[in-house]
Amino acid sequence: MQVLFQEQTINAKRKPIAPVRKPRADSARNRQLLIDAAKAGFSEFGLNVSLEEIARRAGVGIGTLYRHFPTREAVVEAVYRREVEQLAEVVPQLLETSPAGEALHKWMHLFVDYIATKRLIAPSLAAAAVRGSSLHTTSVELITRALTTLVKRAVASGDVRKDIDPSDLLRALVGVSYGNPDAGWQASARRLVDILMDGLRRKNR
Amino acid sequence: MQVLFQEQTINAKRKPIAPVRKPRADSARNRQLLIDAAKAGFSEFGLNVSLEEIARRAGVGIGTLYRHFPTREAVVEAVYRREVEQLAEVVPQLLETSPAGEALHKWMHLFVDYIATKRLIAPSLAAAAVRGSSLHTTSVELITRALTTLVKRAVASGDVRKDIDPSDLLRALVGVSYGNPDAGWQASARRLVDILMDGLRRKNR
DNA sequence: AGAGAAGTGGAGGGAACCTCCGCTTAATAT
DNA sequence: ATATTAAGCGGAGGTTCCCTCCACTTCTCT
Repeated sequence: MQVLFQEQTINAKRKPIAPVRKPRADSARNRQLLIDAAKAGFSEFGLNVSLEEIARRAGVGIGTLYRHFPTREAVVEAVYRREVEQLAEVVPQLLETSPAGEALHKWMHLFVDYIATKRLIAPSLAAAAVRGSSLHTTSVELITRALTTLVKRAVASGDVRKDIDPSDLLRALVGVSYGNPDAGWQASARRLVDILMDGLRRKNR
Repeated sequence: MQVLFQEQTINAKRKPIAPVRKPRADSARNRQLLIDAAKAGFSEFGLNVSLEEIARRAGVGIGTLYRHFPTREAVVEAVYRREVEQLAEVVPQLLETSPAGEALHKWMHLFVDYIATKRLIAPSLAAAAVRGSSLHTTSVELITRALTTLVKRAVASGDVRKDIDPSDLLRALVGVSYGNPDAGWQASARRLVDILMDGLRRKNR
């Protein structure tokens, strides 16, 4: 299979042949079923739901789950990637309707609110941050890119100090969005974002 | 047993009799052995070490482990409580040798460095923060108290804005100290602490 | 319609969890 | 000293979950 794929890639440079076989319909369907079931399972039982439970809910065999997602983390990633994508998509819109600094500020709040709603994302991000998991490779990149765009614009427009690294800031945001499910943690996160923003607005001395 | 204890408590109000039997020596010793073994196990295999492995290392039966620590989280808590205590103990010393604002700033860096060394604490804090675990009741209180002392002093001396809530700040610190084990994440955390401190120094407008 | 690649399901071996209870040992009473 | 007894110990074993493996089914393409 690997070899086939390589040949295919090489061929692709010559003639734009249909690269590989179209993925099977049932495969795609099961994948979606699994992601849905996983999302439900996570919110009901927490991150440690039995994978077999997820498969059961999706109405597929455990083997199917493992083929689609070789590890538990792969499941988590698949679930929350969708959520993340939405967050990435809002950026252009923000930049059109607000000055760069404000757009950044707003997006930071969105980030907090978003995590507030989807309690799911924070634990996954945390677990991924701790060990150098594969979660970073894709999903975090998406958010980082979104945030980078916003930061660059804000720096360019002079709204924000120059020496800020977007991935630094992302870390801070993840942290700020942490909190026990106490009532009020969300308010706390919002205040922290404001303080962070104050720090950011200090021009490079 | 429960009844006996109750009687004992009631009696204690009348005459200060030696309340209960002295805790057994082997129990205390095994507890320490378990904590040591757990610490070693965690740093070697991560947070998911088999509890049986820990018991094995400590040279006690698995039953003993479970009597001392009914859940995995209890083990983690016991391990990192000791670490936290050290962080709490350094506060008075800092306040003696530095102006309040600077003491706060230094401690925040200590916090980061500390977590950098003991990768152990962050995941536990995270897991605990996510669900309303009992981890908070004790250990986090200790750090919060330490941080509260520092913040109060810094506010009183005018080094720092008034509207900062120490537990907000703690959240930020935890977050800031997050990061994959990439080289350089620690530097990133230090930069973020500085930015946060800039934000804090803005007097209440 | 037929070939065969791609995907499926679930049995099963192994690992980890956690409980339960008969035995051991340390702390007190005599 | 010795007896008493509650506290603590250990680990067998039932249960759950993990994950692999492969005979079978289903879909795609010709």
